[in-house]
Amino acid sequence: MKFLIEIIEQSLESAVADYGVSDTWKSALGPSREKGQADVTLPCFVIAKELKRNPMEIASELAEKVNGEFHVSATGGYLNFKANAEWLVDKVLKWEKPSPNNQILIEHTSANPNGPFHVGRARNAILGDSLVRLHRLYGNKVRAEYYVDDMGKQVAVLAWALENLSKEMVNQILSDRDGMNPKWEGKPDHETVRWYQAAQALRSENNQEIEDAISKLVHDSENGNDDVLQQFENAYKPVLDGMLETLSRLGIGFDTFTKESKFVVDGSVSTLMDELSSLEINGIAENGAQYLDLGQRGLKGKTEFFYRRGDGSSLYATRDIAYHIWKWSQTDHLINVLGEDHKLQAKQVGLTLKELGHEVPEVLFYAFIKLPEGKMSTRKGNVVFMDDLLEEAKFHAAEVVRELRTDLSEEQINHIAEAVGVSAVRFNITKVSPDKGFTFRWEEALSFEGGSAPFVMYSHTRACSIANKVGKDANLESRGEIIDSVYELARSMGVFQDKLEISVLDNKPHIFANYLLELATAYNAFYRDCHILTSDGLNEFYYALSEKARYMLGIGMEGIGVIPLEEM
RNA sequence: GGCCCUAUAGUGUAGCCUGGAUAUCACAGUGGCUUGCGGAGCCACGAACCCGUGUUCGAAUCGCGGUGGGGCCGCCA
Repeated sequence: MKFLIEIIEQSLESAVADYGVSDTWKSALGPSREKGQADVTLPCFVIAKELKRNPMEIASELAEKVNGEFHVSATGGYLNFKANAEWLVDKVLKWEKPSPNNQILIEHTSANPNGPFHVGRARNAILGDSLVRLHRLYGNKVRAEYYVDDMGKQVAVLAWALENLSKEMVNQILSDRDGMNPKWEGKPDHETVRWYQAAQALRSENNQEIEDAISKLVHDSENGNDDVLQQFENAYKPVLDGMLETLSRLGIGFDTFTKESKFVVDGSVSTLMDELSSLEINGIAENGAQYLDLGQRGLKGKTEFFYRRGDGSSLYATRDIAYHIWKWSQTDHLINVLGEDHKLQAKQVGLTLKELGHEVPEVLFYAFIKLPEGKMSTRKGNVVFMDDLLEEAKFHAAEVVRELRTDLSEEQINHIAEAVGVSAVRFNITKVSPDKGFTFRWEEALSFEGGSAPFVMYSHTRACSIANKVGKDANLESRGEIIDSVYELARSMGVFQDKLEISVLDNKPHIFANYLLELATAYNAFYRDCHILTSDGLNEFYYALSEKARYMLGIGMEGIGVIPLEEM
């Protein structure tokens, strides 16, 4: 509760000054560990140590000296502060979201356009989009960008397959695998990925002719051959469209798409390579390939970072550096969302950017989602497609809605089930800390109980229902008796800004997701204890709180892509 | 083999940087709550710091050594 800490610090300032100790106590003043006892706590051990006195005495003395819009108590060396109820409620009802309005570019997803999204790849998109949304909620100006990998081996394989394999051949090559879900017939990412998989199967048989053909395509594309790049685009574009359709269902969209080939075609890659070759840490291999010795800049392990092949062409990482230099020309602040397999690469790119005098982007790394039987692979085909998961989630949600709401039409049920399904899928991925891996389990992904999106959605819906019944705006100036559950709700609402800030500044959407569960819980208890509409009429104070909570729940849910419904 | 990430109740999660109170919150579990603004709810109760060791008055937090899980170590992307 930052606004509480501020006034406490002011008040403590003079009291502590009497002791003549250093300022280190300020960093110790923070959110209380014992939530039941206090909002903010100052452990007095540091001060006591400096004075060589008993911390319990210090705490008691300080408790006598400070005063403000809070209750203070000293227990066992701790100075505990609890916000004054009236003051806190006033703060909360008057809260408005601030607008730092920083320019920021977030690049996320950027998946190779060679097949449908599976749950593993989707973690990037869901985390990235949550970051985009949370930054916007925080008041920043965000541009969401997708880096289209329109060259290189993956696309080459796809383009080769589409050029050289008939549908019959593909079906035959993949005859030992599960067929395509008929539901996705005609959806280009699902259709086309089979060509990709068939080609990969053929390649695993060590067919030199195919390898040569693909290599030629790769090199032509890397040299900026227009015809080949066009052939690639024809191959991947429909796949990308199919992928974007899935993302759009998840509420994920982009402001700009930038093609990797752009930096080859416009010459910036070759300019970059010349620039790199003049650096003092540049090295040249026997066949003319060039690298930077990043060991001299502190990189451990493999220290040679190759950016130019023996034949003079660029590598993926080289183009990534050119891309980053361009990105820095577009924005003041940069965040990338990357899988943990890109850690080394990101380190190399970062060190190189630094060497060139550029800044290093912030990166949100995430661990992979695996299946109980092992990791997912588009190439091998052992994946859970996001399209399938969304369908299952919707189906499951519809069953629940149909049971609970016999008064609704199928059309309404369909609408609600879609929102619930999408929200639940997103929430279940968002609530987990990005740097922890997890195993995908159907029963968990489809669980709408517990700490899931529908729980939050339901609280919001209740608040909407009340607002509809009242039928007018709340008067946020209204005040009234503050009983326990009102106070607890106000405490929860009071940390909205703190939780948002932590999530945004530390790139941790899961913190905010977990917070929304708390806020919803607090609202539910308030809802039970504090009737807004009674036989005596409308309780204006409770209604004001309910409306502010509804507002916070609503914008909070949108901040992580959970859809706020008025009815469910 | 080397480097990096990770480990907190059945599950997810906070706290770790900057050592200090009975370790946060939520779900699941068990027991309770139907004349109630929507019961997808509410209340109560059990339940955790990976192991060892060192430093310290005091360690989830710091050091050292292990173990489990994940990732990387291509002139691939």
